[in-house]
Amino acid sequence: MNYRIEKLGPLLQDASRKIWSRFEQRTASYGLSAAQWRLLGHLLREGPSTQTALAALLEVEPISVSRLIDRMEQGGWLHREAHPDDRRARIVVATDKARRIGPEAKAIVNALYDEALAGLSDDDRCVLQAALVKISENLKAPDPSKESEALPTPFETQT
Amino acid sequence: MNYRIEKLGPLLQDASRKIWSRFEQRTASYGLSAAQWRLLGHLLREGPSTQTALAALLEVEPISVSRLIDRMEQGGWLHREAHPDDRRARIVVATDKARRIGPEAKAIVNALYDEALAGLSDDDRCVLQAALVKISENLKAPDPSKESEALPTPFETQT
DNA sequence: TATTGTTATACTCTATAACTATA
DNA sequence: TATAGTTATAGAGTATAACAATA
Repeated sequence: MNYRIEKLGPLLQDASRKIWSRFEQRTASYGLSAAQWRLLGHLLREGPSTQTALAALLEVEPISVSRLIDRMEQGGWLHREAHPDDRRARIVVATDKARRIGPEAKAIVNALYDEALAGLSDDDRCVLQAALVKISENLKAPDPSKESEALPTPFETQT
Repeated sequence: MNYRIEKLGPLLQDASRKIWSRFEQRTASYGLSAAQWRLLGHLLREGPSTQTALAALLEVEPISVSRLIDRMEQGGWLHREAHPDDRRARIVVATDKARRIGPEAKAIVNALYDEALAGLSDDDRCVLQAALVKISENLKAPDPSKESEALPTPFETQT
């Protein structure tokens, strides 16, 4: 049996919460929350996107993205445009105001990450990054311990 | 300059959220939230505690602990008792019902951690654990980039 | 039929401010 | 004065269910 990290959940939660809360402190003057920054980061890096695509990226329900976008649209950080090919869909576009603060936010992020990782060697950092990616991959699929209850068996689908 | 983990914040948040949401799925029948499990875990491991101590452990405001305890008391997971020495304080005590499910919850946690860490060597796990602890330590103190605004200078205090 | 997005509603977590009781 | 805990109030995030418009 492998070594088991006691309190893996709390350790991850504490590190995550401290990073994000400190980031929110330093960007408080912008009036954006952590979840809003994450959404905006996607838009600034990847360009305009539909709400469905954003929901998949952030791994939340479409309605949650809709609410985030409502608040951010009010703040003038983005707006919804009509999709050229699909009249059901909306395209979410970052405003000039959002694009202007991108570099400042990036500088704050970089400084914060340097502080968070202080004292860790490059080797440690690589292992940490790979481990975090691995954990997310391991837990990516729907929970196998419950799936069987909801889905039909292979036999039931053969009619 | 050291290697900087791009998206450290999102990586930590995703890993943390996946662990906790899967834990909540598997313990859904108990009706406890992730925050409530964490509080209860402290009580079961360390024994009764005041609300102030719990707030410090969880690193949230006392009022937030008070709200958590309100809901958990309604659910019959704990109760508040008078402090023998300090009539201002209350002692929070886990109920028998909570103590009985402790082992089951622990088994669920262990299985979940094994799944989350699958594919990582013992060396990787040790580095991961130490890195998470280090990040929290690095960000433990109040944000230094803001502290100077609120505190008086050494000279001002010498009257 | 399936997909995109919405409105309505609700719950948890977290917090600030003002307050009581007690130390 | 300081501390332990509360009430009142609020905001953010997230979600389920029901629905409209469109594919």
